[in-house]
Amino acid sequence: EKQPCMATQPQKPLIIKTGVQFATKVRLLVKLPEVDYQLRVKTTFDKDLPPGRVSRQFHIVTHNTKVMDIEDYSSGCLSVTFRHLQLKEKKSSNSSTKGNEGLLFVTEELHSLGFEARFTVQGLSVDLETCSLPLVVISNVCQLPGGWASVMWYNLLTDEPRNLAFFCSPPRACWRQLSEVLNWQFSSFSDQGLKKEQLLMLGEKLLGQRAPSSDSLVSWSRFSRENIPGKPFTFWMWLDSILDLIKKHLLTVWNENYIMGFVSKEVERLLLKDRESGTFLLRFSESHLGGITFTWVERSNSEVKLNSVEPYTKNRLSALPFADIIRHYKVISEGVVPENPLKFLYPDIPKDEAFGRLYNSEPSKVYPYISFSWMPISEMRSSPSSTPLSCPSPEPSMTPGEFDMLSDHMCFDLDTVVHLTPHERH
Amino acid sequence: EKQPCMATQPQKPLIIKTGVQFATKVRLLVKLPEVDYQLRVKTTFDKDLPPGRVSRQFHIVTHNTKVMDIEDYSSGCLSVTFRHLQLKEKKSSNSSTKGNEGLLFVTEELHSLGFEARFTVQGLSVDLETCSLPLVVISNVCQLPGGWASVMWYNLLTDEPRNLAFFCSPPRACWRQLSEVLNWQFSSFSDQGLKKEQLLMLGEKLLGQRAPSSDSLVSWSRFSRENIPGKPFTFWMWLDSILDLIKKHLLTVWNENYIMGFVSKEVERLLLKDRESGTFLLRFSESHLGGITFTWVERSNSEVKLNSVEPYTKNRLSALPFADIIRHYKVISEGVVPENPLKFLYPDIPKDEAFGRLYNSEPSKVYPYISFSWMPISEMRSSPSSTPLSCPSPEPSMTPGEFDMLSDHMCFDLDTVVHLTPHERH
DNA sequence: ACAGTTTCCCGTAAATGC
DNA sequence: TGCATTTACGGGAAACTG
Repeated sequence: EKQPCMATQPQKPLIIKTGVQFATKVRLLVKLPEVDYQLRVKTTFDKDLPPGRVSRQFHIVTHNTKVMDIEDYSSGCLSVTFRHLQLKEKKSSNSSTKGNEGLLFVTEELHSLGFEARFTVQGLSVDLETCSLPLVVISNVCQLPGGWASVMWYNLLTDEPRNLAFFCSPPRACWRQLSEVLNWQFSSFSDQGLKKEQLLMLGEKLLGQRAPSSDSLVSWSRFSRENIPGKPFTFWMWLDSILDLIKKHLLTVWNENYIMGFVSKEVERLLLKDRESGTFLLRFSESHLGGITFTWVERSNSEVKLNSVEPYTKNRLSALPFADIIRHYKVISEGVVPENPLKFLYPDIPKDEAFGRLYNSEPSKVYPYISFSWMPISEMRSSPSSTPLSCPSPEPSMTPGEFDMLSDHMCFDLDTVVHLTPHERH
Repeated sequence: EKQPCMATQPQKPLIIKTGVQFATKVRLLVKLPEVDYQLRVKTTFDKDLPPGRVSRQFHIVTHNTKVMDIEDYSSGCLSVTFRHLQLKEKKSSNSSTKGNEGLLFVTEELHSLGFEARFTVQGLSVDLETCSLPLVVISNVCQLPGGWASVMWYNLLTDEPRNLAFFCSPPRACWRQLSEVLNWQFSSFSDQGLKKEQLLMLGEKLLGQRAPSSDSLVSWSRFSRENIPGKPFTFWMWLDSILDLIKKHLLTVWNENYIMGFVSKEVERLLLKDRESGTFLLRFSESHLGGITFTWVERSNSEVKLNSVEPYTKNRLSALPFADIIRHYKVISEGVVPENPLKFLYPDIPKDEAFGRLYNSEPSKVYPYISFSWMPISEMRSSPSSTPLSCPSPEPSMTPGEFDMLSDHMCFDLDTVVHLTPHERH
């Protein structure tokens, strides 16, 4: 006779990578009478799974039994923490056992850790048993975003502790709930969640309609299975790549709420077109994963033009932090003085006032060498009618007059020597 | 009775990393009479090693027996190739068995793979046995340079096939032999070995004397155990970091023989001081691992000044290839026009003539964005008498006599291409 | 405390499988 | 063949260990 008298706490990770250690903890819910024997708990993986439920089978390759300990002496509560557990796939050449084959992604396949123990009192054996919340098993970190999507969707849409078939027919989420979860993705690690305008843009992107209502339904497929129309990635892959970029390269700027980020090109145009020349905003690339760009408005005569720089990805941002790129960015046009076109952060904050505190001003002193840094530049032909991208040699010949002009504009404040520390990896 | 009738060829790798697959091949030297049974070969690791010889013990965690195959039907020659072999350390809590402890680095500890087979003809059993050349076992790629140093020293200084105690008292190398090996390190993967002037600089660095003779002796310790005076790395660590930099970021420039590379600051001054303003040369940093810098001469009035930029390491070179850095490098001084100070590659080759073919001229076309690139810049105060950050001269002073002496010695011939026997390293 | 060494594991690339 | 998934392992960092 089996009794669910133990509990697992949904320990991180809910996503387990094969070959990587994880830990979990089990606690005994009933208080046992004083016992003089050891209560040994055994961990199993996917033990009672009906056949054909999963396409892959795993087993625990590390020690999987451990004796319970008194966790809290006042209550006498027993618990055990398994550390250094590790999973490996069982290679079954027999593919007929693969039930989900072709139907689910591996990140949609739910598994579970089981825990069993038996204790004997006065000749009476009692079997205790419990299991974890559903788990996703991956083999490479590149599958993590997919795994998180599944965990999010599961937590959002069911209270069942163990519905391993959840992704066989995943329910839809209403936009009210989903937007709240998306907001958490940002507010959980930073000072800023998503503003309603940002959420609106995400909702439109996801639902493909102008104004999602609270009750609009988003399918799992739309969220994390099918690609965004015309793009080689799903909505969630795109959003997660941005979360990653923020965490690793944009945290300070994001925390200051300087990244509008999620804004469609239409809205961007509306916002900028009546603004002063040199007004710019920061938004994430919709066409590339994990990219951020700035768009500035340029007014000449009666004409209004918006320019966006090629998005910066993590590789480029590790050469120079984003705030410093904004600080020193120069546009070099034929016959025109190199100039930083970024003057006011939308709506009208002078650039240095906004970003001043975020600049890396410390020069690395590598005596006796002359210190070095990168100047972020773009080159444009001055005539917009010519091919904008057959970018000529980045060092066009200049007349002496142009040099003088350049000189005026590229005059750095030499008392505060700009110096950019090489960005730390990882 | 054991007979050495099998042979191993010293297969790559001579350095084995635990947990990483390697392969090896054994060939039977005697021609066996037609046999109708399988000849099974077993691979062992450090089997007959006298106790106390090594501080670490390893075992093969993968399949270690395999049946011999006919390699060449005309000769009937038998051979077997073991693939996917993998090593793991045996953790012996008993540290008394550790003989070399504290005496040798792990990269100086030599091991060997053994191979055994038994075949029976008409009731007569014959045991066959052989073993590999000495092997170095490492646990992380950061130990590879140390491993290569050991392999080089062993190959250079002994013909014994299996002297596992070699590093208990490693012999010295004479400079003539050693410089040839160093040359191979470069010529084996590139079009350029080391010129005699470059080797001279290395010899001086290694021997700490002005002019090493062919018979000067270099100790193993000097080569790969003790740090270069005042530096936190050994001679070989330094040189290997440069080899790595060339392979990954400088191959085209190195192949063109445009990197003088190994040139002391004293010689650098001699070479540049009488040259036209804007003449520059490329050399490797002596103070940082895996760095390259350029030094240019600047003449104003009667004053000659040499400037060196902070060395570029692999991280920076992955933002922009070196040739493009040279192409676009700008110095920005107060009140002076930003200018590329690099005009002539020493002795007098116009920069673009030398590097033109190596420039990356293709702009990335990321419609509809404005393309972007890095401009490599340095900022200097215009007054050389101000703080050290301005532009100090990296060289110690020398007497005019010394300059002249060296000057005669040190003229690089940029037309001569030295070509030496390639020596495989991987 | 510390230096040498190993372990851990992300992230890219290649291999594998379906 | 193409795509999903796993394997391989370099490289940086943390953990380990005498």
